[in-house]
Formats: sequence, C-alpha cells, structure tokens
Amino acid sequence: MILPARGCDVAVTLDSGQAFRWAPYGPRGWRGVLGDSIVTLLPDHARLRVLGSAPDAILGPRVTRYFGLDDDPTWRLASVDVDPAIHAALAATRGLRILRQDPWECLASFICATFNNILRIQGMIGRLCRAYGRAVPWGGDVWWTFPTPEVLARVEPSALRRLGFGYRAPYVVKAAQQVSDGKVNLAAAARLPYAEAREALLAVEGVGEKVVECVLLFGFGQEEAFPVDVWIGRVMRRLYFRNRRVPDRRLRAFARRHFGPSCGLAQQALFHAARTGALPGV
DNA sequence: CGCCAGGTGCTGA
DNA sequence: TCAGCACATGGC
Repeated sequence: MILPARGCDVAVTLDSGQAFRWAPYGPRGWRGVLGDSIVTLLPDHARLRVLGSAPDAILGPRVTRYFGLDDDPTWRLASVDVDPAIHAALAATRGLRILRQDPWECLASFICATFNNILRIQGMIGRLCRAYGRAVPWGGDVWWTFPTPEVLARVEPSALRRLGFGYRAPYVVKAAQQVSDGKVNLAAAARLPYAEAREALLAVEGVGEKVVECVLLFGFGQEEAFPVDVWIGRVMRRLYFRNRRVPDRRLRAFARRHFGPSCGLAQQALFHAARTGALPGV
C-alpha cells in the first residue's frame, strides 16, 4: 500500500525521541509495532510504502493517524516560526511530525523515560514488551505488542527491576493499576481540553510536570503542551534567558506566550535540533 | 572511572 | 512557592 506523505519525514520523526520501538530496516526503511500490527515503512519522496501484518484497510488508517498524514501542519508551523533561533531549528528538522501514539503506551513509555537516556529507554521498553506483550510472528521473526495495563497491573515491581527499570519499576506498575481499575480514564482524558486532561493525568503515580506534557503532546495531539526536559531547559535558557537559571514552569509559560498555541511543534524542533547538534552553541 | 540521561516525590524553609 | 535531595541503571 502506498500512502501520500508529502511534508512528512519518517526518519526524522521516528528518530526524534517521541517513540521508542522503531528500528531502522534496510537502507531507508523502518520497522515497528502499531497496536497489534507489525509495520514496515518504506519512505519514497512524497510517498510512504506500507507493509504489515494486518490488511491495508486496517494498516492505512492506523499509519495515517499515527503520522498525521491527513493533516497539513504548514500554518501551525508558520505560527511558531517567530524568531531566528526557532527558524533555524525548524529548518534543521524539516518534515518532523508530532506523532499520535496510543495514550497508554505513550504514558508508560514516558514514565520509563524519566531521568534516563533514549538508548536505554529503548532497551527497557523492548524487554518490557518481550516479557509481557503478546507475540506476533511476522516476516520470519517474532515481534511483541506493548503490554496492556491489565497485564502490567499484576506484575511485581521486583520483576521490572530485574529488567533494569530501577526506581521506575513501582511507578510503571502503579500507573498500570490506576489505568486498568478505571481510576484514570485515558480515553476520556483524551477528549478533554488541555488543562483538564493535564490535571487528570497528573493523578497518575510517577507522572509529573514533564511526563504529563509528553503524553498530552505525543499521545493526545495537544500542541499546547511543551515538555521541558534537560535538553529543552538548556536550549531555552541559552536562547531566551542568557543562560540564567529559570524554573521549568517559567520556561513553559514563556514558551506558550512566545510560540503560541502550537508551541509543542517548536518544542520538538528545538529538542531534535539540539540533540543532533544542529543548534551551534547549545 | 565519573558524568549524564526526554524527572518525580518528598522535605524543610 | 521553591531549592535541595534520594532514587537505580547503564552508555559513553
């Protein structure tokens, strides 16, 4: 199946630290798991060739939604292009899209991502899926779905520690319990406006001021969200605060004013540009 | 080996 | 409200 993908750079997007389960495949392809389907993506200019373990009728809408292929972010990108620094970051990350991930996978993944580095996050989540996900054989290989909250709710934290989760182990289990027993309703939160969804998610154990913004942005499509991690903190202080120490809350409030209601787009461009060394001096 | 990583929760002022 | 601290782990 071929999907129109003009303006979407799959490589940049999947390499930008939003999702942790994609692996390069062949010279330009990527392979990963979307829900219960194994997906191979073969980008070709303005098109995206998609192969997978499910029928095209399932795969097409799933990939389209995940990458927002039916969305044209041109005007929202233009709306955050308000100064030379962000302009450079946007230019260096052309084609970067904000993913629309499954809320539970996004939430659990970013709980694992706290005070951690992307390489290890990928390893941890891979082991989590292998241990507690459902096996899906495909293409002569076996892949695993992301474990459901119901399954993880019954896992002993010590078992996750043995998978290298460190002090995050009890947070992942507790979050799974809160979601599976209905204390936190992700499907309902996904339909709430930014501020209310934010409050609902902050009730989850292990979800603080940064993780909540990641879930809002990468899981709920709330572009008003602006996650401040160590990279963004450095970049923002450098670019806009003469390297002075500024609390994360203030950085976020400034970003919302400075970049406007799609500040999340600016955040992801700054994050990826900084991490790939495209912003000199940061 | 020391430093760092897409932080959070708790404590004490 | 806010700074300071403990928390586990592995890649570099």
